[in-house]
Amino acid sequence: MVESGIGAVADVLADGQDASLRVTIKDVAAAAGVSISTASKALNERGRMSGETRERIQAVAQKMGFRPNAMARALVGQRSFTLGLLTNDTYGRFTLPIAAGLSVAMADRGVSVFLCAIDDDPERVRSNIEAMEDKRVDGLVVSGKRVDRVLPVDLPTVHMPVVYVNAACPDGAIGFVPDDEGGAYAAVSHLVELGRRRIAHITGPRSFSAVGLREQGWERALSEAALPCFEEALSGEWSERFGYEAGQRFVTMASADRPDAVFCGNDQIARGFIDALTLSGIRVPQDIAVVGFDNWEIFAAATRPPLTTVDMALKELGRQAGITLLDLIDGKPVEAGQRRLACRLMVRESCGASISSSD
Amino acid sequence: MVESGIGAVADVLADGQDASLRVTIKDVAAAAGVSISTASKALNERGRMSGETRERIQAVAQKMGFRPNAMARALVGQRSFTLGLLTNDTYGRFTLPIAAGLSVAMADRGVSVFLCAIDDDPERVRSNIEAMEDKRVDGLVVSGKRVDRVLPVDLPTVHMPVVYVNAACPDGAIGFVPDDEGGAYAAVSHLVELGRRRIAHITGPRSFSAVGLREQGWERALSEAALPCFEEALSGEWSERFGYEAGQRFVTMASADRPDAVFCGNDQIARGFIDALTLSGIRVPQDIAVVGFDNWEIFAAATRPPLTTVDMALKELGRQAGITLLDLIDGKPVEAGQRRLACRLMVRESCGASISSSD
DNA sequence: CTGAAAGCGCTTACAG
DNA sequence: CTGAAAGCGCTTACAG
Repeated sequence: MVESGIGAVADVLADGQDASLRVTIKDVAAAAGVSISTASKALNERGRMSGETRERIQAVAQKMGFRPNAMARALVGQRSFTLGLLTNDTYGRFTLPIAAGLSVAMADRGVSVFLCAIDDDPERVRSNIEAMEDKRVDGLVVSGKRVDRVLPVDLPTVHMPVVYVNAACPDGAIGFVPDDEGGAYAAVSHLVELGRRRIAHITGPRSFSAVGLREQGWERALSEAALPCFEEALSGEWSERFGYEAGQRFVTMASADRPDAVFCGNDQIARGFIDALTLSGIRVPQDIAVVGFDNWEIFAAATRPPLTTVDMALKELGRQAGITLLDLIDGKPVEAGQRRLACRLMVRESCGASISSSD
Repeated sequence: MVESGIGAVADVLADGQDASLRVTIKDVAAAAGVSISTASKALNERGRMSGETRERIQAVAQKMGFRPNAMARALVGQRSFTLGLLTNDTYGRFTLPIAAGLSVAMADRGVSVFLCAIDDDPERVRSNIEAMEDKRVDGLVVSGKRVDRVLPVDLPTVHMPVVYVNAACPDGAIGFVPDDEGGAYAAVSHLVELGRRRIAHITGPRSFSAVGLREQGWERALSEAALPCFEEALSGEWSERFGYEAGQRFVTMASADRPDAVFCGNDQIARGFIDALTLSGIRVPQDIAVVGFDNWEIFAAATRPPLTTVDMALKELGRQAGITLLDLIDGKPVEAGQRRLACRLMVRESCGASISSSD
């Protein structure tokens, strides 16, 4: 470790304003010449009192920079206005947008969220959940990297409401996942509308439920258009490499036998696939149109040409999960089950849509 | 929004264990037949008392599933064992590893971290900081997407210790950034050791301080080896596109005039650069060795051939920042200034090192 | 060795 | 309309 900026011990607290010197409601009450309970009522807009005193007390509090201690409040109110977010996706594709969507929506409602990064070590999961219980969070959102895998979380013992996002949702629980089937349907329908007729599908491992759902969306769009599937869906890894290999396979076909469009199960596959075509002089989208899935910007925008793809609205997923969790905490009735939130087709260039028709 | 799993209202609380029925220290004391203060002392291993009663009380607490209310504890202890993480990088390249490293290290020490996702809207920043003050976090880590940009955080008014990560560090404050110069030096030295002599540099916009530092590392490694710089560093966008264009430029050179190695300012540039070479039949690493910067797995591992690159040890950065913040909170003296944490060279194939020599 | 009291910073009935 | 009292769940001196 290299050090720079040698010298003085850090001056961490400005103006000599020590955290322990923070102004309390007692200070406000004294300064305003009223009792603590009156101050409390004035500040919280409850009880009846002359508007004049209420305003005076509020002005004093404002001037003194009074900020109520949320922990003291929580202690009496039996409500901490905090949430825990448990996630085992430190890889980051899904967690960050979900966490950001959740965090922002919650911040707007005065609730803060604890981030608990857990690898798949059950011991760590256990201790993180205990920490959340000790801190008396009002609820938990559990987020994963696969829609069909549960986290190693022993839920029956958890004393608070839980909502699942992008993870398997146990019976009787509440979960939010992207609508894979609907997103795939939208993508393929878009290709059909653009006049493509021989639409293939290249996707990830069959062990992922998302693979099955996206395949169903592909089939539904084709059958509604009375088009046949172009061969069976090609299943492999979720990787550029697999997309590349799949592309090479099409390259060797007689051009008349080739598909005129390919719906890829994710953006990485689409990227590898397009690279393979480009290397062999097959033009995208002119010869073969391509649509991906994920809208992982860093891939989708960098692909040559830029990739049309399905956006899973992950921020919205996090937002909805948080709002629903708040409802649960408030005791509102919430129906059990898994919600599938709509995806959005992000039209760029690889599908062959002209700018003007890209609704 | 599609709904599935219709029916019963969610059964969110198992075993009828309501949060409000949680066992308190009063319950434990009663069950053990001692006073609350005795129970407290027994549980906290302080004061003197017979080992027998201490163990009995602990056993009772254990059996009842007693978990002390952290908020009550915080209220008296003037210490919440919580931290706030403020970040404006929702794009996610840097935040997630940093957050994960921080969160895990803190969890091991019993402290939990609030995630505050802020776009660059100053109003949101303000309200998030207020929320952290209200919640009485013990300290703040401020994390950004650029080492040379400060967040729009009005720090003089913050009542607690702050540490900066991957963001500009104001005078007198404490910050952690990756050692860009050292990482670049390691990368280029590695190329030199592998026998490369004409080593070029393609990098991002000069407005980034990281660009200047990485360039200095390149120059130092070359000058120590008594090698000249291969032309001036080529500066452009942090994008695949720019890397690709730079690659095309080298392609048109007479092969004798070309560099035999290129150090790229980030992995995206390296990726685009390699793609351009490959398309023109120039072999990597045989003809031109390539090293990147970032170790963004999703690029580095998918590049053909897999990319040798500099890892910035972001998790470690988050971990160190957290530990230092804890020291600050504990009142330990901490030197002001910015720390540059060592980077680590991740050797794959694009540099031409044989597996065995990839230390 | 053990317990009664005070207090952390707030809110909420309940009397005046 | 206002304030004294009790209490949220703990810990920490301070007496016994």
